[in-house]
Amino acid sequence: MKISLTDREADVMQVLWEHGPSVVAEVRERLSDQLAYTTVLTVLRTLEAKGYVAHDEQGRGHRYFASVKQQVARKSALLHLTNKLFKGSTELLFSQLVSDQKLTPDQLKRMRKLLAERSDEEKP
Amino acid sequence: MKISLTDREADVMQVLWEHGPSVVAEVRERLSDQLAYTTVLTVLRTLEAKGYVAHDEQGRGHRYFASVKQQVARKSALLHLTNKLFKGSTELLFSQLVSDQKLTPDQLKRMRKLLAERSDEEKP
DNA sequence: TACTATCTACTAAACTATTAGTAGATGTCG
DNA sequence: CGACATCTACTAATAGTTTAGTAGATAGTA
Repeated sequence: MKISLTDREADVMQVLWEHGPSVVAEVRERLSDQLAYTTVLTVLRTLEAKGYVAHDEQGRGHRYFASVKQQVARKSALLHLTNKLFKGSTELLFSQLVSDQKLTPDQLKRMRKLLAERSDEEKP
Repeated sequence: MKISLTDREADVMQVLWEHGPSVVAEVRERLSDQLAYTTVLTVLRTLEAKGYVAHDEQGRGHRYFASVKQQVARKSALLHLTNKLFKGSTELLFSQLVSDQKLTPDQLKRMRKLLAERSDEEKP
């Protein structure tokens, strides 16, 4: 599934993924930027129109929740970035990631571990 | 440096990075989508206004070239994606990358190698 | 020299993104 | 019950994105 989130939409989705089903006021509180109540509502409604969010009735209001998995959105965004700036090559992106000077030895160690675990799966 | 490219801008930058300084017609030919000459010109002028592209005079026309490095644009885009969808965690992004089922054993092997090389640098 | 092709600069239309206000419904509390 | 708060739906203004047309300059060609 292809998921395309704008910056602000990503902020809101992040809240829903992290905190689960939320009413507008809760989403609003958890956003780092100070937005009007109606602004948050508009973003949620946009997300719902796009099919990334749904809602249940909650008293007089709505309780919104993500209807797409975070993992799927992440994968989709990575694929898009890979195609747009890395000629569709995951390895090229990976290489850029690894060459980042700001990675600590600890991070590198954990990355090696992740890769080793994945590699093991490849040997049945 | 923070670089933010729209999808179409990324397409054009890709041509300039790959083929070097180009006139409008050359950029146009190398784009996979069929766009009007003036459309390509407009994108180039937008990129120039944003400071990502510059041009020299070439006969009666202009020869455009990237004024930012591809590596810098890639890093900037990765940072942005990391912040928006991966809570600012490179490791989280890395993990998503590695868990992608579509990676071939060969790709994994090359990735391990890249990481090993980088790890060596960490041991002085 | 006059015609034609090519090129830039300007304009513009359609669409998306972002933010927020207003109106009207509904529920709560004194 | 009535005032007040809260909520959704609708509207809207502004800015950015994408695409392309038109006008006018310029240079090559018959």
